[in-house]
Amino acid sequence: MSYRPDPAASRLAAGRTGTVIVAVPIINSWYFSTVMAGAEAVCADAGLEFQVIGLSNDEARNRLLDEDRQIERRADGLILVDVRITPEQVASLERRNVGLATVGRSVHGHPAVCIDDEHVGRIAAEHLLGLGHERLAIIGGLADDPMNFDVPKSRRRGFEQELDARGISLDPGLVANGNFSVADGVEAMNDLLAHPHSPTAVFAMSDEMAFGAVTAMKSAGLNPGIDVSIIGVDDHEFSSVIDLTTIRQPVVDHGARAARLLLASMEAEPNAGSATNASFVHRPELELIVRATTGPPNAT
Amino acid sequence: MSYRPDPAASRLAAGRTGTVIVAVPIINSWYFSTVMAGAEAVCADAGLEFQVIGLSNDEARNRLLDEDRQIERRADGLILVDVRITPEQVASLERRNVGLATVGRSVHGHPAVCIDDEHVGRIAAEHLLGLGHERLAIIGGLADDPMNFDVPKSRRRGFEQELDARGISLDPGLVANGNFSVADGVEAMNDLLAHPHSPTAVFAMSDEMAFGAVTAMKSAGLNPGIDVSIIGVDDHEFSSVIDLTTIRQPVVDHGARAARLLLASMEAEPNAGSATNASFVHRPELELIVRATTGPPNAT
DNA sequence: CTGAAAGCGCTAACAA
DNA sequence: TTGTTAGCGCTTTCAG
Repeated sequence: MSYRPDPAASRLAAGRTGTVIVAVPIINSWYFSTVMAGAEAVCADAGLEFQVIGLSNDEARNRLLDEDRQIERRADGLILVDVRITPEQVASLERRNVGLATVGRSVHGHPAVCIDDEHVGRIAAEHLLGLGHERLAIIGGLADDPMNFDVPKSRRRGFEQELDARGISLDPGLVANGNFSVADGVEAMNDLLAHPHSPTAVFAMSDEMAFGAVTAMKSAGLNPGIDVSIIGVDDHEFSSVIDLTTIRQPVVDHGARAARLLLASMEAEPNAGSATNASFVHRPELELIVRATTGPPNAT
Repeated sequence: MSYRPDPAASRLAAGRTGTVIVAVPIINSWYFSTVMAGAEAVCADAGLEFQVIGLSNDEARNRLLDEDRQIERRADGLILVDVRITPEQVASLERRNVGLATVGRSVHGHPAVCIDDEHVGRIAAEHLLGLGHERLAIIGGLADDPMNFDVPKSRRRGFEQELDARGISLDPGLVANGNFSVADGVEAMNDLLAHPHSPTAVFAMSDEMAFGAVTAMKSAGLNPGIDVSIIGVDDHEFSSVIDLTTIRQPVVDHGARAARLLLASMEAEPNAGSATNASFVHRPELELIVRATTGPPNAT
């Protein structure tokens, strides 16, 4: 007959919760909500409850991970998306047998899905250099960093590596801050345009910042891809609409993959103590999508 | 000392779960993820677990609400965002003592947060008519409707009411479909521009569709706010960037308010049987934000 | 291999 | 009032 176990009773008796928690810095942001969507679908398929926690700052993160919070009694597994975690906190989770998977950051001994951010930078640089640009700028630098986000550092490193390889140097004055929002992109681009020797090509570390930058360029009467080239990262839905050249990453898949890896790892070590299995990092494919906002430098 | 009850044990013993579920049609969409963020913050403050379920179609919705699923054992309350629910399903939830609050749709006997969509249409019409436009179009019509979304119908009704009041009629050929995405906005605007007698002003039912429409206009060499006016709805973060005139609705607040109403109603009737309290609908404020994409008709 | 029984850690009802 | 106890409905272990 149609018998369904009571989740509360089975939790109590079995000590397992049948729940996965995903923690993101900001719930209503394109990237994070897209990762969440991917993870939720996988959890729903697996019959697991899917909880979301917004961690706007380090304090909230520590509260979640704090042993007093007893996350092990609320969830079997945790997916951290761009959330920093200390080795002590990782060890604590292991001790408490809470599965862990991460997105955008890797933790030794646990599955991670993260793109190669240096490679992102290299792809961008390679594309722009290949078009003949020599005066390059970056949007998405080292602004206020509440979450210790190190994606920007890696992308910049890759970008500079590629420049170095061709004997071109990056003017530090052409690295504009930006916290990955559209508004930041506008501001950053305005700063770059105000530079005495403004760039012919710009690498924006996210499409959203690129949108802002494109807007700023247009306000300044500049034609993206002709007067100034710009490349973003993500392949946001809106990118194709404004014909933005970008580096696509499969974001829904990040979430889905992390969830699948988490489930597999939880199945594999139902009651292991310390980290026995090796760290395995999954690197989603990156794809350069060339559209209209990049082109050869304008012969001025 | 630092004693913390085991949620599973307390659930089992008390029959309450300390969990709220929010169900949305699409997790990774601007509107829904923004509502979620508001609701999550309130639930986190109240010490409640916050679960998210994506309901991409009616079947998934029915599965969630199906008595077999025993949602009453998984959550104390449910927030439905633009999710249709039948009276039988409402009655079933009441019988099972699951709290219910809705966003974007109202259910008799339960708290709801929903803007007055006819009013949205009226504000848009009033603004455009006030500028002197007479040839008006709508983007966001009656396209495929997997979720029985009736927001578009109400907005259109309000829009037409206002037109009627001024003795102006809406050309049915100038009502373009659109499922609230950027891409749909592009397509819809292209259709409108292809019309033999194209509009001087357009009401897009969401900012995202308006973004697409603006893009299409620019591709056609038209200047928004000068050649053709366009007004959106939402006040999406990107709107200020492209200077889009829009009708702001406080979306984070929709979620926060719905969560607070849910919590209050759950507290009020811890074990009531049928719907005893009256239906109360909260109507968030709407605000016309006039920016650059609307202006008087071009004297051509 | 099948079936009974002993908790899991609470809450709520009850007795003192 | 305060302290005690009987379940809540499973899972798992242990005996048959």
